[in-house]
Amino acid sequence: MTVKRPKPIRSGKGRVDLDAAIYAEISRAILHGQLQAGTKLPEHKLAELFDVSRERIRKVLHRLAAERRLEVIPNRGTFVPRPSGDDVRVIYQAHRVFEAGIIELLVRTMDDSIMARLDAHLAAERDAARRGDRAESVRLSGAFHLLLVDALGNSELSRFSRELLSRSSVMVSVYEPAQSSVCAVDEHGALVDALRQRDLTQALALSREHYDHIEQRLKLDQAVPRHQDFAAVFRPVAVTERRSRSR
Amino acid sequence: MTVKRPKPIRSGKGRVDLDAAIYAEISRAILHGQLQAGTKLPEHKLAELFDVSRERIRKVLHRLAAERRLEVIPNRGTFVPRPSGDDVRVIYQAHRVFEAGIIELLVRTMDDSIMARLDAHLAAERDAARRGDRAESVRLSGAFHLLLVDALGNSELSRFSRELLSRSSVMVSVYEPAQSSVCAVDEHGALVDALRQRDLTQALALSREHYDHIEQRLKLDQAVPRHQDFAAVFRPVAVTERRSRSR
DNA sequence: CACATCAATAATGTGCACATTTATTCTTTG
DNA sequence: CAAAGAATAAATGTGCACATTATTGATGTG
Repeated sequence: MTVKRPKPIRSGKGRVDLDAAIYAEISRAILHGQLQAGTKLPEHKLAELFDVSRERIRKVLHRLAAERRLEVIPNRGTFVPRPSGDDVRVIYQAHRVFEAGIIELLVRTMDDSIMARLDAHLAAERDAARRGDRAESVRLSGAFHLLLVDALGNSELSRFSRELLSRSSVMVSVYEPAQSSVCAVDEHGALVDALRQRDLTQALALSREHYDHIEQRLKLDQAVPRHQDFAAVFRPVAVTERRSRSR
Repeated sequence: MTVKRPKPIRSGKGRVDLDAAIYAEISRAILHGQLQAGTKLPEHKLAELFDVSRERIRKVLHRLAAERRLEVIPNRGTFVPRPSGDDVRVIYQAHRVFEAGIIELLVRTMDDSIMARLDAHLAAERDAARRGDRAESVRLSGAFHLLLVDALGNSELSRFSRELLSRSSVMVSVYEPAQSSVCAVDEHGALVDALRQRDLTQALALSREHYDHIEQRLKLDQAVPRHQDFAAVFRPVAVTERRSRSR
């Protein structure tokens, strides 16, 4: 009955957005390859960074772990997964199988509006490549495959595609040599051409070979992951309210 | 040396298994269609049922929600999802797209050992159908599609396949009339035949039509979900230790 | 000096108390 | 009597204290 605690901040509604914002921020950092594989994400440090309680961070980290974006080792902590050679094989095979299914449907159901979006995206990719903007090229290269699946308008397929892309992004940042481009724009262009002609066999082959190329390149050099100061890669989350700083 | 820790009573290792056991038990109940759509799963009741703390239940429920197996409505509770007609469309399209990709790879990489397992499974399905064991038929029918994806030996693909199956299981238990069989064994047999002959076009068509049939049948009758006493469907989880009953 | 042991420290895991929100019942009033 | 509102009850959300486990560093021993 007696109030022991100083008055807590009210309005529990903003908290949901807070969870989502932190989740999105960490996801973004992983997807953009800003978090090196093997990096530990200590709950206390993250709580301080985002200025929230540790339990809130815990919840987000465990959710990311359930989606295989992070790895929780009991009593040890949460880490950015350090993909093994076998992980690379599994993820890229999943990419190939998955995109094969997408292409099989796209070839049958595609319309002009989808093709227009793909063409526009190819133009953006070529532009980034011409400017030599590697970060943007990497981002657009992944976005190309998301564009394919999003064209189907199926939230389940889009969600799984994003999980896969999130995992392969870490692999790229680990293994990929810095100077090479991730996805050759030409290969994306050829795939779009095959789709336009509704050539299933050709489109399947191109997609398969495309992922083969990426996987092959990854396995060429085995970079050694270093330790990392992760604090610099996170951007402040936009929240309506902050946690009280009572200590 | 003085004993600093007076009570090394419980090992922390059992807790992980406990989480997994509860997670598996709720997952099983959903997959087997024992939990009616719309059923609320109150944290306090579940905690009492499994004889664990409420926070432990919360963690499991939120994990299941992250996988879309359950639905958490903030400040309201956790529910077995009540799929809309649009959800049915999305899930079964995902099934079709996904299995198309699997088939495209299976046709190229399948070997005798895989075919033998598929044949054995078909025999089991026919046997269950002959015996009129509907529950077993439903279970085997779902297991058939898992067998296809598991044949690829890819954990990512298997995981996603199970998530999809979990969601469609709820839909079947909601919409499906009790007397009809879920998957015609004949359709599974025809698909296996096409795989054996490595006939990609035929296998793709059969798989697609198969899911079309299931989805079509679901939409025929719109059953009204009733409330349910969920306690009866859970089996006790096998744990090495129980929580103290101090009250 | 290498190595094992053990204390000290830091990080993760968990139950609990309490706040907050939602649902229900009861009361009041036009 | 019905409907609105207030009081009550019940369920979910959250921060915190403390237990447990891992890591680090110190220390002694062969």
